[in-house]
Amino acid sequence: MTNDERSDATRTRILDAAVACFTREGYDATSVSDVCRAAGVSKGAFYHHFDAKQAVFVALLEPWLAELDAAVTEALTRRQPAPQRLVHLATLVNRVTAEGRGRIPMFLEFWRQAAKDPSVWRVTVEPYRRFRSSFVRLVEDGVAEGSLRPVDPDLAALVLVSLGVGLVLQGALDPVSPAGQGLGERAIALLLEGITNGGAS
Amino acid sequence: MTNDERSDATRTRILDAAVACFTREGYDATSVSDVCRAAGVSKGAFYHHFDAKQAVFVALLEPWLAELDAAVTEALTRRQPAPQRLVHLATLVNRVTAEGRGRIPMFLEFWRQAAKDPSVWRVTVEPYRRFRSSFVRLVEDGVAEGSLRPVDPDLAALVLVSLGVGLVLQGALDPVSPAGQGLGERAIALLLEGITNGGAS
DNA sequence: TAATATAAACCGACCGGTCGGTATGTACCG
DNA sequence: CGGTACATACCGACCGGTCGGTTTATATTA
Repeated sequence: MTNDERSDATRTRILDAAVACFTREGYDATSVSDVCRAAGVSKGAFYHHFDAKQAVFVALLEPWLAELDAAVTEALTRRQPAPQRLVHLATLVNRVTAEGRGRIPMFLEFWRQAAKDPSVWRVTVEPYRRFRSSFVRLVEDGVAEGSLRPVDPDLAALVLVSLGVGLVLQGALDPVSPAGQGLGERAIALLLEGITNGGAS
Repeated sequence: MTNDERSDATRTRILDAAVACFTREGYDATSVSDVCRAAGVSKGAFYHHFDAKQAVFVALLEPWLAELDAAVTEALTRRQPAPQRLVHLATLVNRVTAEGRGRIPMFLEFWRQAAKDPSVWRVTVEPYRRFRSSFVRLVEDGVAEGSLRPVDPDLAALVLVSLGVGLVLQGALDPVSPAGQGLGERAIALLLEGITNGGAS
């Protein structure tokens, strides 16, 4: 094995071990030594690859956020009426809930720390801002094309994102929720149609 | 000052200092000594009033949750149609967002730890479960009385709570959201009416 | 009321242990 | 050989929690 291959391998082993530990114990509660032990790697190797404990977390967070961002923009640029695009976007909730099971609390914990560290703030809040403004545009599109009622786009976007965040969060923190198949789509359908009885039985 | 008054005073000073520290630094990051220093109290006094660091957190969390629970049951037992009760309930979002500004991330962080400690799990998740089942009953009522469409009560309740959680969370983590007055009511109105264009201009 | 006794509230030095991070040595690839 | 990848040993700081002792308020005497 070449040097570079070896290096990459240990790096990913550290990353994998870190996500496992952080998920199980939380960020603060896991020591660097824990990660090293789980990765089967020495502390020297750890600090050879990462400047600090926090750097591991950013390395973990960044690709995840990027993936999310890509999925959103993909769904947003589809040539469909706004409601359909929204429903399609709703499947994201399922994906994030499924693959992010235990990781979400961890990211939440990290988000908390972000308030202190500007470098982390950038990595977390900036994608979120883009995320929400994407929704604003989506709603504006829908209103313009007449597929959506003339609602306040900012408010609607906030509600949409809130719904998504809330669903993912509840799925992560209390998995006993009455989820079932296609939770995201069904939830968004409720929002699209409304729940008041407009006369129909 | 009597002994009891003195005791209560220091206890509340510890609690106040704790919420300040936890809010600013996070739970794990604040040491007991930090809290003591901020409260102007010795470590001995601290451990005289609380068994452990965690006990402070439960003491902080419990009344807050109880207050929330009381407000919910109050709104839920009103003799009104379900939609009105929902709108009234929506004002809770404003209250929680306002008075819980910096505290929510802290509670979130604690919720994360709750997964490990059963005693904490009870205090946090149990009220949440009650919370959600209250919503289920509310929706069932609405469907029964005909004010709400015959939607799945479990799903609707999940969506409602998600919306609330999401709104509060975003308000807390990124206060630059386009909130404005009566955000909760306006959000719930959107959900009640739906956002698709049903033919009306 | 003054003196005394007792209990509760409070203090702060201190403990074992762990933490994130560093300095130094070794093995191996190019 | 030169340098990169890793291992080991170690550092000072700090953690949550304990403990023996001191102050303060109350109960009981006389």
